[in-house]
Amino acid sequence: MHPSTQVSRPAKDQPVDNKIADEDIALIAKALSHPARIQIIRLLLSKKTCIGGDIVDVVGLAQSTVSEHLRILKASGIIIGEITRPRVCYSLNPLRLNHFKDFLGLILNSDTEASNVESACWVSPETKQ
Amino acid sequence: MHPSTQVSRPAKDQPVDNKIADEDIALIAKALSHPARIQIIRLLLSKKTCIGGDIVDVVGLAQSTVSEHLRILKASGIIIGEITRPRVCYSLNPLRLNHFKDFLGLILNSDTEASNVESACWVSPETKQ
DNA sequence: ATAGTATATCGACGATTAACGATATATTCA
DNA sequence: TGAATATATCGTTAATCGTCGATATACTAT
Repeated sequence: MHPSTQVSRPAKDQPVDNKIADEDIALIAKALSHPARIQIIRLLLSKKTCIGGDIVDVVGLAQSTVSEHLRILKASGIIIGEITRPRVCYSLNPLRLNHFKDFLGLILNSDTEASNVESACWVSPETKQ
Repeated sequence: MHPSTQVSRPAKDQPVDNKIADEDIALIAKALSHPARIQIIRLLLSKKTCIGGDIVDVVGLAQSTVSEHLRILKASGIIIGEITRPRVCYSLNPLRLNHFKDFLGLILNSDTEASNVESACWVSPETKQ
């Protein structure tokens, strides 16, 4: 899946004005949808300073695989890579993730707090199919 | 991918106590990683009341496909389906999404605000490879 | 110029996903 | 009982993903 135009596109013909496009949200979510990538994000989070190939050691996958995960994270805009010497310096890009947070906030701040039982049918989390 | 044990597992042998496991985060993100599923969530968000097969009309995919997306969302714990008569009543489960929000908050509230330039190398969002 | 280091890309392969139509499973209503 | 309705499951197919080893690229230092 090398063509770097896989993750991160401007979205198609959604109601552009409305809000963050469904495609855009899905794209960010997709970038976050692999444990190794979450691990990388956590690493970048713990060491505020950017990381080089240490990521490979921590993640424990082949160098090429980690490089691919980094490519996906970069393509989605979640991380940024600045080249210096033979190394690349990675860091998080909170800007990009704010989109996502806005969307989640939308969901979580709606008054669906197990309170409006009258209009909706509710069941406790781990039940039913 | 019918076995309903695909999305939503208790996570393997991560530092259980520590925080939300990488796998868990990735699992929720995966459930959010498809435009149709975001669309469904938005629908559930707009009509506070639960929805039946109207979802099929709105999404515009085959009934079986939409059913599969609903299955994935249910499996991840993001939505809940309560059976009444021949219909199923769907609604959001903010509880589950809070995990995810916590994780995002972790990222976004770290003092990576384009300020600690000294230790990290930063580039403006849409740049470089 | 050559060797060394860090990262990216290529090609392959198996696993998973998304999508569909057809069919099965309930449950209500006549 | 039998038709109608709503949803889930099955079987299939094409596309995408995750992974690897091998190789290419680019820069440093000797």
